Amino acid sequence: MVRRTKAETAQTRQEIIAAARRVFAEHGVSHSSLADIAKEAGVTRGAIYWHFKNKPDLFFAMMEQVSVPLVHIIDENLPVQNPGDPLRGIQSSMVEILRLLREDEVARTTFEIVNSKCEYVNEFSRLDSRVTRTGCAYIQKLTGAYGDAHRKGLLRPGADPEQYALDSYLFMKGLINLWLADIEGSIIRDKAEALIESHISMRYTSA
Amino acid sequence: MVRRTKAETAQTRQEIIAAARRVFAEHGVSHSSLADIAKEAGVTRGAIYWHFKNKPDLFFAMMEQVSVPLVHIIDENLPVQNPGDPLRGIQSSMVEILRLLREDEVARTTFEIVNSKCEYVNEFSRLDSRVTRTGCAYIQKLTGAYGDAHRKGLLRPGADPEQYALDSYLFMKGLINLWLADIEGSIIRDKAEALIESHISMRYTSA
DNA sequence: TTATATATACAAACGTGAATGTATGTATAC
DNA sequence: GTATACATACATTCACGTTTGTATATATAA
Repeated sequence: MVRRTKAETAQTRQEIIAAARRVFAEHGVSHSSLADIAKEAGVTRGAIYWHFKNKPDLFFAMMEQVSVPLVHIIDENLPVQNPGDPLRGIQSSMVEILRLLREDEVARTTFEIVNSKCEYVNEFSRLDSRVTRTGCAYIQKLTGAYGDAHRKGLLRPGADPEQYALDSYLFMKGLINLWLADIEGSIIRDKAEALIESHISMRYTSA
Repeated sequence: MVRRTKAETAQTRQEIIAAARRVFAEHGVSHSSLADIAKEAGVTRGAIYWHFKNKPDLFFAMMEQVSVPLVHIIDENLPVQNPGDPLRGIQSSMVEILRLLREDEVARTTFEIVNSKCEYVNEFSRLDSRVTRTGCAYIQKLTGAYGDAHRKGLLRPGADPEQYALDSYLFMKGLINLWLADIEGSIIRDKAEALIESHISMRYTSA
């Protein structure tokens, strides 16, 4: 059976991407052969080479599906939420990112792969600049929110919005990493929200 | 020439490890063949297979050399330094870790490999628990120092030493990651120390 | 509307290089 | 003399990219 309808073709492509994600997550990107992925997807390598140029091409197609919701979460929470208290907007952006990891298996698996199942070399170095760029955008938005909070007199005296933003970014970066690695859930998975609360309240001018 | 003296044998082993570190850092662990490493070290694969069982074995031998100085730095700074002000001890432990990354090329390269040039799958999953264990020890020591600071009345009211410790650990984890990825130095390499200062002073009871 | 040509969406087979592990050879320190 | 510290040679497997085959969806013409 060949030459499916357009809808079936699109579905085949999706199944290949989904299979790649599962195989990448289990064996790592460079230890996953296209034959493994094809078998998982129930097709042959011919189908993969029809839809994608090679493994890096398939990898980046897989990545493409998850960068959008993350940016969406940040933009939804940081500026609009709690116009009176930007710090709570920052906090909710953090909580929502964790919720995404918890509830969206595709997003979580993709983060796991990016985080510890792929090597940033050769063609995959491009991924590095992608992640960096997304990170810088988050820092910018955090800086804006902290600047707002500063003007409203919410922050401790002597606070520098840009340094606070970087501190929060690094905190979040570390939190995501540890959350993903913490399979048992023993270290921080149940304490994560309290940790965020603590991280934010530290910034208020003393009550 | 074969059957060198014991000193020469030990040196050969060291050169293989050093070569592996350079090749791993450039091409990633799984894209580095033992032939590449042998060529870089000026030996043949025979020498590698004599000293090491296989690639994972060589990898963990390479890792072994750098875990010691990191733990040393933490133990040196956290408890003893500034007995009157534990917060400054925490701060100096952070600064010293960054100094290690800056000045010790072996340590820096190893961190780079662990951070973004290897995949945590199959045999290499063991590395994960190693890193986690070291991290947990750091958290414990940070908790102790923050508890000390709390008893001395240095912390903000309502501060929880364990949460502060986790916050600092995540901050440091993120900072190391970004510091290593920040090759241009444009993002945080020159702001790192100021960032640490900001991170610490945030914790003091309001001045 | 139907017949036909063509591009599509794969499956299957092929050839190649690379990496691995092992087996063997060998000169030398002890 | 013998175990050591490698170099060399060998066999095998694996993954990749390409080529070829082919059934069918779809466009086009009549």
